[in-house]
Formats: sequence, C-alpha cells, structure tokens
Amino acid sequence: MNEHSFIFVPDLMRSKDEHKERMIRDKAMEMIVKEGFDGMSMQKLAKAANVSPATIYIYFKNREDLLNHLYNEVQNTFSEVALKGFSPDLSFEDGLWLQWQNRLRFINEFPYQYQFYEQFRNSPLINHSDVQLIMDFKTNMKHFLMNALKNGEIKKMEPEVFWSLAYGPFYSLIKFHLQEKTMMGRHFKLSPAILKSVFKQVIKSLQ
Amino acid sequence: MNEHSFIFVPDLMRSKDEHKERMIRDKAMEMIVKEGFDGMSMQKLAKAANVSPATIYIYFKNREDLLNHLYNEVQNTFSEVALKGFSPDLSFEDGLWLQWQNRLRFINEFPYQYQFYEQFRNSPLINHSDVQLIMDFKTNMKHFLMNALKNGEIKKMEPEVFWSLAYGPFYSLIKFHLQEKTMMGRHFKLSPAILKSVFKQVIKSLQ
DNA sequence: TTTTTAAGTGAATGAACATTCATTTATATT
DNA sequence: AATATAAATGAATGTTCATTCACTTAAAAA
Repeated sequence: MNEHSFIFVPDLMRSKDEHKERMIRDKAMEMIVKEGFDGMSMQKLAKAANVSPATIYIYFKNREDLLNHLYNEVQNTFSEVALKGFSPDLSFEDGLWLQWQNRLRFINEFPYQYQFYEQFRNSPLINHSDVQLIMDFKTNMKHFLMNALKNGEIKKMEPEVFWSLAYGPFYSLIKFHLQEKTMMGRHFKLSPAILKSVFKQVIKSLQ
Repeated sequence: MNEHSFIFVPDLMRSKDEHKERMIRDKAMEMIVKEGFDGMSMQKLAKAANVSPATIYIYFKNREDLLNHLYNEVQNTFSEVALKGFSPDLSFEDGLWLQWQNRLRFINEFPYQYQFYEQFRNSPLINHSDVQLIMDFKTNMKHFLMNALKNGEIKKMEPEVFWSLAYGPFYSLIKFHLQEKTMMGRHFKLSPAILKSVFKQVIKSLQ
C-alpha cells in the first residue's frame, strides 16, 4: 500500500501530507513505549497525532500493518546507521568498535524507536512480520566476519555464537543504560570509558 | 488479596481450588506468549482456563494485579532454581557455570514462563510492578562476586559490567535457541558443547 | 476558474473489552 | 442432616475497541 505508491501517480490528485504520516508513526511508537501495545489504540493514536482515525487507514491497511511498517522502518534505519563509515575491510577490532559506536548513537538519538523495536522483537508480533534485513547490511556483515576469520583475528565459530559473544554484552549494557533503576536501585550511566573497557574484554573472549 | 489469605481462615468455608488458580495462571502466560498482552483478555482467559470470568476476580484484584502476580511468581521460581546447588564459596568458574546450567534448565522446563517473563520485562508494565528479588538470592550473588574478587579470579568492575559480560552472551544464545528461525533462516540448536565453549570464552573475558 | 482526484474527516457500527452482581453451589463443621 | 460461609458462576454493565462510510476539502492541471 504505502511503499508502492510510486508505482501509480495520477496527474490530478491531492498529494499525501508527509508530516501527517510522520506524526502517526512517531506518536504510535511513543505510545507503545510508554503504555505498551494494548495502550496504543487507533482512536488514542489519532488524537495524539492530530488526525482523524479514518486518516490512519489511508496510510496503513490496519493496526497490524501499521505496527509492521514501524518495525520495518526502524530495522532499516538501524541497519543504515550501523553501516555508517563501515567497510568489511576494516580490521576486526576497528570494525566491531565502529558497529558498537554506531548502534549506541542510534539508540541515544532515537530511544523511542529503539525501545519500540525491542518490545516488538520480544512479542509474538515478530512471528507474523515478514521483515528481512536489507541485503547491503547482510553482505557487509558476512564479508567482515569472513575477513576476520581469514586473518586469524577471531576463531572459527557459528554465526550465532559469534553474535552472542560480540554483541551480547553490548546490548546487556544498553538495557541497564536505558533503565533508570538497575541493580540495587542504583542508576547506571554508560560512559565511553566503560564501553571501551567492556569492548576490550569482549575482544579478548573472541580471540 | 491472594498472598494474605493465610492471615484469616474462617472455620466454616468452602476452600479455594488450587487447581483453578494454577490453570488461570498457566493459561494466562501461554496466551500472552502466543498472542501478546493485547491477545489476553479476561473473557478469553476464563474460557481457556474453564472458569467464569468472575472467578478470576476471586483470585486477582484485576488484570494488572494478575499480570504482576505472574511476573512475581516467575521471578521467584527462577531465583529458586538458579540457587539450586549453589554456594558463594564455590570457585568462580564452578559457580558461574552452575548458574548457567540452572538458568538453562529453568528455561527449557518452563518455556512459557520464561518467555512471558522476557515479554513483561521488555514492556512498560515493568515500570508499574514493584517486584523485588528475594533477599536470599541477592545476598548469595553478592558474596559470590565478593569472593571471586578477593581471590583474584575476576578483575574489579561495576556490577552491571560484570553482569553484562557474565550473562550477556548466555541470554543472547538463549534468544537464538528459542527462535525457530535465526540468522540466515537456519535453526540454531544450543548444544551442551556450544554452551561450554562459549562459557570458556566468557571466563577469559572476565579474567 | 473549473474540473478531477485522492486526501482527509466526524460520526457511526458492531464486536470485544474489564469488571460487577444477583444467585447458586460445594464443603467443613455442628 | 442442617447450617454457615466463601467459592464459583452466567448474565449483565457501560466503555472502549478497530474499522467503515458518506461526505468535505485541498491541490494540481487544464
């Protein structure tokens, strides 16, 4: 519906208001992060985005379609940001560190989007969405991993094992970072120094 | 309401049916794992648990109260299982390995409970729940960490950093393990061999 | 300025929602 | 067997839900 609008553009028409769609998308994610999936109703969303409920259905087929589009968009933006400045020819340490920095940047810049993303991924909605990583991202990651292996920078392991070791601690830190209360009621601020120190330890585990 | 029922037990009464409450709790978690929070309505739950909607309100104040009780119960069972056979006087490597094994055992034995738990923790519901880890678990973990530090088995770091390095890769593996499709559409089976190998690498990162 | 088209709407629709209530049922004691 | 009590219920309650529809508005082209 939405992503195919470029296929047929009649001559005589009123064009869609990009700002309206942006508001719908942003407010939806904000509401879901603040009140959960059951706290985001179409009528409340319409009010928050300053449109009629019926307007939402011009942009999205239904509620589920809206949620899937949101997830898709975040996934793509995230991949894009993660690839900024990246090349599979970077040394393993430089490449992974760039990934960590890029991902942290995205999370800090778009906390609602990231938290919506995490909520969606941990819900059964993920099973009904047919989202796929953009090809560019996939091939870059694959070549990066292959180079690191070839150069003896990491040992041979299954992709899931690599991912768990290389990003597990990172995303765990992010979770603490985004909660205001963590262990023992303290607040945990993810400083650059801490991130770098954990990174060094992760590198050690992969060698 | 529920947890205080032992305070006053009249002589003449019909006693609550433990089996009914168990069904309500189990079906609720199953529904949430399969259909999400918005897929679990009180009327559908009643039907699934073979009780009247009104019966649920005998055991729980309202929907939110039910969800909080579920979370609480999982949290407590989880802590209990994690402590099985554990002592803070174990060597760091043995103690952490036991934790990994206990946690994996819980996840395999009660997948609905674990997946409900993860979904709850990643939703805003977590902000309105006032759950606390049981004291026994907390103190055990604290002493374990202190001993490992004293014996020079790990280096000094903030608790969140320790947690991220020691459990981040583990929970990441679990996520892959519980999805039927992971990276590149393959299925990932978490074998004991893989778990042990990742564990060894994690130990290396902590030293 | 007129025409054409889709964007955009407010009010409606029926279904599903959480919760309550007037009764009935089961059970432990007498 | 009778009694007292809370468990358990099915049928309501009023509210909110996702979605639709008859209609109005805006804008691009002629």
